[in-house]
Amino acid sequence: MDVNFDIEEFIQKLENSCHRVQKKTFLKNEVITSYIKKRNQFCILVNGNADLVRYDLNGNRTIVEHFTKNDVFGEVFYTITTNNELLVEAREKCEVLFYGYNDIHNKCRNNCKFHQELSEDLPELILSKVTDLNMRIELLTKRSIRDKLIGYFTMLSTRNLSKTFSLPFSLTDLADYLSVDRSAMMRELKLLKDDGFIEKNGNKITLLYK
Amino acid sequence: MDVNFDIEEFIQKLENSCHRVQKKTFLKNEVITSYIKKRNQFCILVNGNADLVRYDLNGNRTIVEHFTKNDVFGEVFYTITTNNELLVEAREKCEVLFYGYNDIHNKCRNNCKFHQELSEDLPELILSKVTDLNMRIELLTKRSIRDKLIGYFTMLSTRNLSKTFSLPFSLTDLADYLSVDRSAMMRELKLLKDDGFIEKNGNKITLLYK
DNA sequence: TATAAGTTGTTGCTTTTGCAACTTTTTTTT
DNA sequence: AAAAAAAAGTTGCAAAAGCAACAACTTATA
Repeated sequence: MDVNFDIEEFIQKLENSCHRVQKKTFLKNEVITSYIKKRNQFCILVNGNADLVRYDLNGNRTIVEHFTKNDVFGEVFYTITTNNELLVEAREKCEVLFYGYNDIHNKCRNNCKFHQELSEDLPELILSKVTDLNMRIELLTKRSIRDKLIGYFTMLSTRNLSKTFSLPFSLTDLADYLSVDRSAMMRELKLLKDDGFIEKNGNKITLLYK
Repeated sequence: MDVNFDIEEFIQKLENSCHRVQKKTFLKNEVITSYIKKRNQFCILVNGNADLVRYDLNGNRTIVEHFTKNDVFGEVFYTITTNNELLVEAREKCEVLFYGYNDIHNKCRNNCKFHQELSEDLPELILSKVTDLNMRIELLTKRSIRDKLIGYFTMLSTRNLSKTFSLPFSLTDLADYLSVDRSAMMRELKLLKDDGFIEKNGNKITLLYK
């Protein structure tokens, strides 16, 4: 993969291109979009942070993905098979760009000068989504709550280049992200502290293992 | 997404293009490739079926993905973060095409006539990977073995357009795919039969629920 | 075709996880 | 600043899942 891929540059190109774009602002807890109809929506989170959330029939809530600045999401990435509700919810004030995927991907009638560049960048963009999802799968296939927590913390630590980092969401949300019961997770978190694997101050975690 | 995307056509274009391609044959249980070095390998399974398998430090085996005819895989789709071994293993005799991702994606010096078309198809190809992975995540976030089994069976049923279908792998492998203990899965499978949700003859399953 | 290797099916027991309920603390809203 | 609403933290108990071990059966291999 081209390590030089720059999403900011991609957004710039999109804004300069002939594409119809809608920029909308959402307040905390507002629903940014729901994955129901097949509109092939393709969204970019310009600012803020948001979650893709699924509510199943048993009343369980799962945070399928967590989005921060410059993450992309939308129906294009999803084949809706079940009748579970899939919503993208703003966790704080968010600015979001909305595109139709086909508009970006299809050949441009005006042959606008950015279009060629855009379609060259598109594979890179989607590829980064694939690698993200693979990381998510690695986490979810861990067999115990302990391993999921350690796996997640290790990932955050690597990403932040530091043994200390803050959690991007509440512990309640973390449980929904790891797809486990909150109280069971709290218990395991306590055990991890007691066993000297981590330290915890508020939402700051420090890894004590090598 | 372009519903008309045709992987066979894509492979045809690849073979006609100026790309260097290696076609190799593997026997059952041979390792097709390992995701270790960053070679940006991009592979297409032309024939047979194979699994992407991860072996973790606790001795657990996880089938991360199951590939059949025309599926794509390779390191490009993966950022290797942990030191877990990631192997693609042939389940039966397999024919595999090997490409360097950059060769496909980068502009062609010869400006070969297929290159333009190829790079137009690439996003579609990667997008189908994304939707596959999202389905996988939906399965893994199910909270119980029962829900995972039902979710998986429902997917197979939908894909086969039939209430009856055969499992693409052994029950031992299915447990590794759903990331659960085999004996616990067998127990749940029995309960599903007893409760009248499914019928099972060999590796053929019939769904009895609506 | 005999032997080995692997898969399926089963069970008792242990450990982990989930559930429900409640208290305390923190954050948000009025 | 008070009230309300979330979030964090705990715990006892129940249910689910994991582990280990083994027998029966099927599929590969010598």
